[in-house]
Formats: sequence, C-alpha cells, structure tokens
Amino acid sequence: MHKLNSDFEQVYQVVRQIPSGKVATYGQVALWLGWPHGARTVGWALRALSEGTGVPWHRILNAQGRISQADEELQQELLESEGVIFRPDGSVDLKQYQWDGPSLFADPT
DNA sequence: CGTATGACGAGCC
DNA sequence: AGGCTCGCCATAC
Repeated sequence: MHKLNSDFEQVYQVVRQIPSGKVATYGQVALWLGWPHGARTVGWALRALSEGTGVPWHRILNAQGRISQADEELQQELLESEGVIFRPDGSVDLKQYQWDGPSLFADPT
C-alpha cells in the first residue's frame, strides 16, 4: 500500500484509534510506535497537524495528565465534551482515562 | 551537513 | 512541591 508512512502519518494513525472519552500520553503513543524516547517527536507531529484532519489531537496529554499545548482552554473543552473530568488543578486522572492501547484487532493495513 | 527547535519525560537540586 | 537540566529524536533552516 502506498507508503505514506512518514513518521507523522504513523502518529496520526495511532492517535486516530484513541476512543472518545479516553486519553493517551505523548510517551505512550511513542512507545506504541516503537520509539522508547520519541515523545517529543509525537508532539511535533501533532503540532504540524492542521484543522479538520479528523485526528483527535486533544486526547493527547503529557505524562502528568496535563495539557501541554498552548490552547489549553480549547483542549479541555473538547475533552470535557467527551466526558473527561478535569481535577481542580487542571489535570486528568490517567488511571481512569488513559487508553489501554491499540486494539490487537486493529488492522495495520 | 551542523545547529536549533519543540504539544516530552525522567532526574536532580 | 516546584523549577531547572539533560537526554532523545524527527524536522526545519
């Protein structure tokens, strides 16, 4: 299949699998892609993302369960609209909301 | 091709 | 607990 598999595309493919109401961390996504220390690269990919791509970028938080992007207000609203509850300190309980990982049934294509 | 940058993360002070 | 530094890695220039 067309190898559009640039590293960015790989990131998007994983992020797109995160279900509504769940979140994932940069490092977590990186691990799923096989980059033990590529968390920053995941951030780069999401940053390069333009609007209307359909990629649920807002479901990505840092290891502390906090928003790392500039437009925090928007991201929090998007998550809350999916049922994610933020703590008073502006973080989310990863124990509760962190996604388990890509389904083993997800076809790699 | 070397340097700088960044939506990270773990460690150290 | 909070802030700073350093390591990692794909892009940008």
